[in-house]
Order: sequence, then structure tokens, then C-alpha cells
Amino acid sequence: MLCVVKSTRWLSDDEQKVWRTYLLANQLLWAALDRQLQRDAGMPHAYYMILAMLSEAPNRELTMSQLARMVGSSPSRLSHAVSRLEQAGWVRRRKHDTDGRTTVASLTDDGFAVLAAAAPGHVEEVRSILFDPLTPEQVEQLGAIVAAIVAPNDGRAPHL
Amino acid sequence: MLCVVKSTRWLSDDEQKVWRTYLLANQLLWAALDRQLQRDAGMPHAYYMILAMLSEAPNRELTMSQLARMVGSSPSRLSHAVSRLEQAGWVRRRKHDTDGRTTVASLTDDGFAVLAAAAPGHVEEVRSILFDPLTPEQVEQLGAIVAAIVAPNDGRAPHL
DNA sequence: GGCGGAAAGTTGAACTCTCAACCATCATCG
DNA sequence: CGATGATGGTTGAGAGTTCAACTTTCCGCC
Repeated sequence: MLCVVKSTRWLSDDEQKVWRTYLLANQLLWAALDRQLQRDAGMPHAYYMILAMLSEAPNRELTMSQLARMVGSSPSRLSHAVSRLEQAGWVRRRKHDTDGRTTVASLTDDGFAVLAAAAPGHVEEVRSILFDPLTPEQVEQLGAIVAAIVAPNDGRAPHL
Repeated sequence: MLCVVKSTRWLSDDEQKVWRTYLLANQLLWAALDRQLQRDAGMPHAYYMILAMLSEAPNRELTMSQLARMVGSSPSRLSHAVSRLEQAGWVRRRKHDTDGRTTVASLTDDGFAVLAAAAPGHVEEVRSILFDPLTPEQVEQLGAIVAAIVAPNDGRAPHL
């Protein structure tokens, strides 16, 4: 056992159990989500989120920075992802009109179509795995919990 | 907006918000965890979990299947990971005595040392990101919530 | 005994992600 | 005006993951 090693603030047995179960739940969720999206839309969840964010933006376009913040990606990751999406014809890139540094990504009609096709199945999956097993009170509690976890990083864009 | 597209069981505004915040909290957690472990132990969280599970097992060894179930990996992923860990000298592989199909992975002394060195920092990270921001009631609630999410897959080994 | 299928693992290729290095453009200030 | 630093983004290499195909071994049954 490791817990004899030093005086650290180890997790209590209860905390340990919550943590381990959390990890398991998470893996279940991601595995199911990624598999569903890969099967039905041919893309991982991160890419789906990019399309989703673009679809809700005014004029269906956002700068790379905005996008990166919204989906919680590093600039690099986003750049690679958008390259891929562009290559698939779902997103287009162009230079910003007034600021030569920034590039704007916009959702194409094809991209929107793919998103629209994938969305129902995706929502159904989220619902069946996350929301259906929970009572309304638990959903509310979960909302407060995740809010509390995110809160310390309220300073926007936690340089992920 | 996508929600005009079809009659799906879309998420309510509240559910939507919980879901988005959950995604963000998750990303924060993983990013911090992976960065801390990469920095302090030179391995991603998935690898840490493998060492951790082995360290708690009787005689510090487990079959690949057992290990895969415990850490929630696909056989392939685990095989690649263990190859890497073996190459680092932290894990050893050998054939099972009586069943020629199965291979057992065991934690080396070096592996245990690396784990012991990384553990305190890791626990501290988990604590500061997940448990510290939560009240004791919330921790309890979270426990119930993740248990409810995992429960439907009680049938062990959800073929991840 | 031998055959068919299940179980346990491994492998290779394609893909995604991370990390560090890098380029270009804007802002500011002497 | 021109240097300096900050901002926005991209690139390439290396590491990790996924997916499908494959091998080997075990089990049950004719």
C-alpha cells in the first residue's frame, strides 16, 4: 500500500471510492459518446463540438481563439482539428478583414448538414447515459457541483 | 439553430447548461491531471492508473484482462500501454502458469518507486481540483450520481 | 480424438493530441 | 519611425489511442 509512504493529505476511503467511480463513469460516457459519433458522423466528440459551436455563432463563424476558448482546446489542437474539418469540407478558413493575425472559421452548408444529421443521435446518447439514470434533484446537484469545479477558473480561458 | 430540425428529445436549457459545464469541468480536470503527471512522473494518467492498480493487487500482479477491466481500457489500448511501461522497466510481462492464453503483468520495484514518487502530487491535484471546491454534502451527492451513471453497466466490463 | 467457436492478447496502420518551436501581425513607446 | 513585446495561429515530431485483422490457446461436443 502506498498510504504508508508519507504524510500526504490522502483521500479517505469514501473519497477514494467517489473518485474511482467518477473515473469509471467518465470513461463509460466518453467511450459511448465517441463511439456513437464516430459511427454516425465519422468524427470524434471534440470535432463535433467545434461544428456545434460554429452552428450557434452569429453568421456561423468564429475566430480560432474564440473557438478554442469555447471548446476548451489548446490553439494547436484546434488548428489541427480545423485543418481536418476543412479538408472534409465542413469548415472554411479565411483571414480576418481588419486584423491580419486572426483567422475566422466558418461552418459550410455541408458541415451544417452533417451536424444536423448527427445531433439527434448524440443528444439521445447523452440523455440515456447521463440524464436518464439521474433524478431531477441529482441533475440540479450535478449542475451545482460542476459549477463549483469550474468556478475557481472563472478567469476565462484557463490556458488549457 | 438545430432544435427546429426534428422531433427529438432535446435537452432543456437547464440540462444543456449542466451538460456544457460538465464538459468544461471535465476538461479542466483532465488537463490539470495529465499535465501534473506528465511533469512529475513522465506518464499520462492512464498509465498511472495501470501502475496504481498493479500496486494494490496481491503480489502486485494482474492478468491483462483484469487490468483492462479495472482501468476501463480496451485490450488493445492496454497492450500498447503495458508495452510502453515494460520498455520503461516499470512493468514485466510473463505467461500465465496454467492458462497459456493469458499473460500476467507485474509491477517492478522501479515501477513501484515511480508510483510512490508521483502519488502525493497526484492526490494533491485531485483534491485541489475536485474535492476542495465541494462541500461534504456535494461530495456525497457526487458519489451517488456517478454510482447511478455506472449502475446500468453493472454487468462488469462494459466492452469499452 | 478432432472440430468449431470462444477467450486472451498482440500487432500495424490511421488518426488524434501534445509540446515546443516558429512566423506573422499588431501595439506601444522612446 | 523603428525596436520590443504581446497576440493569434500554424507546423512538425513524437506519443497515445482506435479499429480491424490476426494468432494462439482453451473449451465443449460430436
